Amino acid sequence: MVSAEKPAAARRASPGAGLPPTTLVLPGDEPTAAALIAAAVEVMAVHGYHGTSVRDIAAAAGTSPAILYHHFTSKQVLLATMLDRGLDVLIAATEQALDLAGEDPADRLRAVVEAHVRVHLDSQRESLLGNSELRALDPSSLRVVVAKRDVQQRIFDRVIRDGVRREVFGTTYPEDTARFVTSACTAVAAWYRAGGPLSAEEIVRHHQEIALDAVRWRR
Amino acid sequence: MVSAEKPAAARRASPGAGLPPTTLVLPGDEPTAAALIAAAVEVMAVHGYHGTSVRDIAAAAGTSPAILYHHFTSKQVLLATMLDRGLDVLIAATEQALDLAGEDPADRLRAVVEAHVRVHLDSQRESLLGNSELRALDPSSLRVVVAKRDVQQRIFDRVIRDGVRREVFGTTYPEDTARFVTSACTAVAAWYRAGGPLSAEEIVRHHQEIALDAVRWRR
DNA sequence: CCGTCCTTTGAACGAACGTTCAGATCGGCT
DNA sequence: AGCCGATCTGAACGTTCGTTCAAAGGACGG
Repeated sequence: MVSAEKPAAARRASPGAGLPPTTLVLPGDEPTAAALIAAAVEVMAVHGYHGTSVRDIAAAAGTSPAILYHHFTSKQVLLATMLDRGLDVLIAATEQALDLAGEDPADRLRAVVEAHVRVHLDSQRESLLGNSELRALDPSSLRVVVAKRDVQQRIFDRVIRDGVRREVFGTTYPEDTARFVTSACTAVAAWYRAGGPLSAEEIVRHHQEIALDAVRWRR
Repeated sequence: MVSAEKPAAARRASPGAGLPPTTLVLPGDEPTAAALIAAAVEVMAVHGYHGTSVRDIAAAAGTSPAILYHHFTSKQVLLATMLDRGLDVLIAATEQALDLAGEDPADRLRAVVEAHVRVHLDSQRESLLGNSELRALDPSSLRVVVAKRDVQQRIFDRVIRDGVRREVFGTTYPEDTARFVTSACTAVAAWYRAGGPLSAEEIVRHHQEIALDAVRWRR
């Protein structure tokens, strides 16, 4: 061969080049698997699971479609991996925030609201995916993900119920208020746009304040 | 995607037989078009737009796939029709509730919360569809639907801002609180299950109470 | 420099997709 | 009865889907 053309593999950009990092990639992941996850987050968050083809993912990752099946057993498993890891990130962030918070129920509610909102702002695409594609999961993966989602919901339940028991919060319906608050905090991933009128900091603070009002915090 | 094994003889009986009614069907609709819409609501609410094939819709409606193209120019247009009508229903219910409410800001917030929650409970599948499949719309349909969504959001904005101006509500962030409340009220479509521990009436009342707390209603 | 193992590839598979179309069927008018 | 327009159908169109596979490429120890 006379031409200076590099072989196909080298002609390609390195896998995952140009993709933003994602919280769903773990340190142990092989580079190509990480690129596929990051690419799937990007594309699926926009077009959904069924609206995204394996070829779309591979193209966004800068690899070939077939390689997906070397790192994951199916497109379905790739989705399940992402959603599962996403909830691990959310729960870990929330539990860590609670560990750092003190005993005051208002501080504790502020902490979990901040963690929840911040994850949904910082990992907006991952969160959107996790909130809209549960229906695309196979039954056994769905069970796992729903269970983890319940864990997160129960953290809010516990914080609010605890505040009510200590008479710092006055809400009549602790469980409904907990769901009310988590729903609103989850929704930020659906409407937030970077560069909009509100900064992430403002959104976090406002949600903390409104959540405290919703539980009838006795200031 | 979705299996259907109805015998041909039963299919010919009457289109749409066995489907629950939907708010998205208008009086002027031809029966087969109505059956297609009702079927699409049922199947798409579960599997999403891209996860539902034209054959799935036709099977659920008890007709043949080709007939869809006699009543709608494409699967895309069928979706756009449903989402557009769904928002018309929501906005009409909310505006009518406001008309019936008096001058008291608390009553007016109760009214819009009740209307919004009730639509999302009574038309759960239609609402789920409307909240998750905006991304499947073509740009021009999306513009229309987003505009109507903004109309609904502005109704809440206006009610809450009005309450603040009259010093009946004390919230510091009227606009953020409005979004907080609508987000939580929209989310009921995602978690409500008929036959669960809460009746529709209870859910409506609790959401009214929590919303009033969130805006710092001065009782 | 060869052999080995892991990674990656292009090409191909059958199935399912949205859509089209010529013709069957039907109700209503003359 | 005979016709007509609207409604509906089965069969097919070309495309794209998720997935498989034999083989090539690359890194590396011997």
